[in-house]
Amino acid sequence: MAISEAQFLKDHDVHPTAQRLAVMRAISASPHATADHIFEIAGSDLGVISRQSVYDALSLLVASGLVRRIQPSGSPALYEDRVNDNHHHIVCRLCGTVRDVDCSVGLRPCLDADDTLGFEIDEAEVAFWGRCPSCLASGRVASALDPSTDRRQAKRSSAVPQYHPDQNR
Amino acid sequence: MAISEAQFLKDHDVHPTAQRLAVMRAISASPHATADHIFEIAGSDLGVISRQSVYDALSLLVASGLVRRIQPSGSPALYEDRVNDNHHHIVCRLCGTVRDVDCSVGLRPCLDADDTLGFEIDEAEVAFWGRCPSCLASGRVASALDPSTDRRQAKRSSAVPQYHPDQNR
DNA sequence: TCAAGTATTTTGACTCATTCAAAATATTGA
DNA sequence: TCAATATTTTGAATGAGTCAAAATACTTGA
Repeated sequence: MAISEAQFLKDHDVHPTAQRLAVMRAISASPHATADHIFEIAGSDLGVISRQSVYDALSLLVASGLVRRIQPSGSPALYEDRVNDNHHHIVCRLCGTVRDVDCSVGLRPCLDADDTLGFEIDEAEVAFWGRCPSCLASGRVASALDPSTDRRQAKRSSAVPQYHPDQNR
Repeated sequence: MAISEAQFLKDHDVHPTAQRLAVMRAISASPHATADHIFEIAGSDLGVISRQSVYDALSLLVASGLVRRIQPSGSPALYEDRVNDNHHHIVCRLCGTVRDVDCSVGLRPCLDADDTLGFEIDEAEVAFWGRCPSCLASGRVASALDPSTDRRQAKRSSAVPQYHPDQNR
């Protein structure tokens, strides 16, 4: 590690308390962890920590820009310490695994939408969905993150859904 | 409307019950609505409907590919009937408004990541974050979707956070 | 037309992730 | 050392969604 965690937090105006450091360490040690997982890690690191302190530290770190919060559909929030490097995520629909992918070489694609509708855009978030190598290999099918795993089965028809064929909204 | 809702559902192997139709109608009438909002609309349309039926219909419609579920960080799931047209979303950090943006002309940018890490990717989801015209105009600052609105205030330092300056993970 | 089987909806309890509020503790500055 | 401030803990509460089982509505074959 290049600099001490404490110094790192100080440099960014975050008072480096034991709890915050433990949370920061947990995140670096285990990227894409849930708040709950971080609570476990920080707990065994520190001896004891309250869940609320974990949430407090997390939102402080996120607000200070030291940590990024991502929130894939169907999953609780995940935290990572890679910030400001414009990378994206691939999420496995079957097991929920999240991996980092760097953005296509040199491109910041789609980062400006054609028509921004008057919005002032400060961030573009890209998530890829699919199936990870190990799930592909083991031929897994069902999953919590996959809507088709619903208790009511859905057989997708081949036709392309088109409810508003005449409109161009 | 070009075709009847009932026919539309049938065409996609979804048995068109009153509840499902009402949910479908609510979604078309009010794009980017929450399940709760859809429950309201469908309820006043139908007279009465149970919350569970709304959830059931929603997941069936999503699983059948007739409806898309999007889930911006910090917001409950939103539903829309524009599917298969590769559009993206702009979300206002201040008021939560969601608008559609078409993807840059002819491009499906970033849709193939550089290195897919062995994943089989089936979807790319792009969300832009920023501030909408009306919030910009009214100079609003605080918000539920904005992490900096936390009870612990965070003054972002100007320096770029860099916790792993030496590593290239 | 009925009975049985299947599909769908309703009801109500429950879970999980997260937030709120207030009390307790620790830290800092005068 | 005391007061003021910052932080953490505790425990209750909330919102969004799921689960399971009972009730109702449909469909099909006799």
